[in-house]
Amino acid sequence: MTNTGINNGQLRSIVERIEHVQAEIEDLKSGEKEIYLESKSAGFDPKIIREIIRLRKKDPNELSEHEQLVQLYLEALGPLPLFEHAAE
Amino acid sequence: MTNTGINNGQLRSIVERIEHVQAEIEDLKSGEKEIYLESKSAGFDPKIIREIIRLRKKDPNELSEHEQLVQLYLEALGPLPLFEHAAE
Amino acid sequence: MTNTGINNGQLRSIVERIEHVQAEIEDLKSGEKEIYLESKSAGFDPKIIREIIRLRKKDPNELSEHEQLVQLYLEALGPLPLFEHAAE
Amino acid sequence: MTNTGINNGQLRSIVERIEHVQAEIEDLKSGEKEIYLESKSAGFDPKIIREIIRLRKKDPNELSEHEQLVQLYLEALGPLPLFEHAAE
DNA sequence: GGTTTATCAGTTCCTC
DNA sequence: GAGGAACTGATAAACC
Repeated sequence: MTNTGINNGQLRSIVERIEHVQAEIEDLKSGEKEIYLESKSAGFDPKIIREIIRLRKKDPNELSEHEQLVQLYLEALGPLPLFEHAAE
Repeated sequence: MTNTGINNGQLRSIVERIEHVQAEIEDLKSGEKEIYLESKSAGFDPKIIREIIRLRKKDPNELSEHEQLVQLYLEALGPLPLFEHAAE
Repeated sequence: MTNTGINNGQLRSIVERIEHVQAEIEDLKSGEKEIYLESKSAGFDPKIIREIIRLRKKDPNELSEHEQLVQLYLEALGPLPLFEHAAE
Repeated sequence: MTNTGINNGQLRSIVERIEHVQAEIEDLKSGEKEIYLESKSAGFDPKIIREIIRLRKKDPNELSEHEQLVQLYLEALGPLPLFEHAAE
């Protein structure tokens, strides 16, 4: 037997558990992909669907004090222009 | 009622199904993260664990192919020095 | 001489040119970091500064036909609620 | 005039200086990308080139340290099999 | 196949 | 200095 100073059983258990959960994740992703394909068949634009999902994830209530600070700085920079891409 | 020309029920169904499967994926990812934390508590290096997982996913053949190419390029660059940190 | 089938001089040239441009990038990043430190000394919040920079990068003119499609889908999903985090 | 309590000129200067250095960085990155494309045209594998660059950046000592740890873990998991794709 | 997008790992910075 | 958050860089995936 080779004693590596490592608890082999524990390591093996950890690795296998991670691999197992990753396999489950892969299955779910396959399912998700199928739904997108299905939506395409139904005449929807998957790209738009994706954006819908993304938008719905965002918390619309984002007027925190942080946002207020950002606003303050923006105002300090002047009303406009907000950006100057053409100015280079 | 606003008729948008879209089958609302079908769209809603699709969106909700996707969101549901995504929620499940998130749960599994949380579980995975916990296992990594647990491995850390047990004295393992999560970074190494990750690499182990990665290696086990790969086909050993393509692995060696890649390694051989790297070796070939390194040799073409000359035997040494491999790097020149002191040369700045 | 070891003939690897590789144009060594060309490979070396490519590698060194990339390393050179990367070194220049690193210098510039150092400069950027200094400006952030300076802004901190001047009493500004670097975190907010970063967000300002990010906002100014975005093109405010984002009302494309794409956005309109998204809007159409959102409307089809119903006026509200836009998202349902609590519904899980 | 709106007095926000912020030194507007100073803030503006900081923001513009950061944006300027970031623009320079972007230019250099574009140049780097071109070199990679060029290397591809010359028959080199950009992925391998990237790894070469990465290896040359690393201290060879810490590199072998890492490798040794990976090896130790792999051995602890048992001689073989390294992976079990067929076992599902 | 090639371009763009999204996910992911790695690094760094900041906080406690 | 340990943990967590933000940014960057790289891999993988999706659309054309």
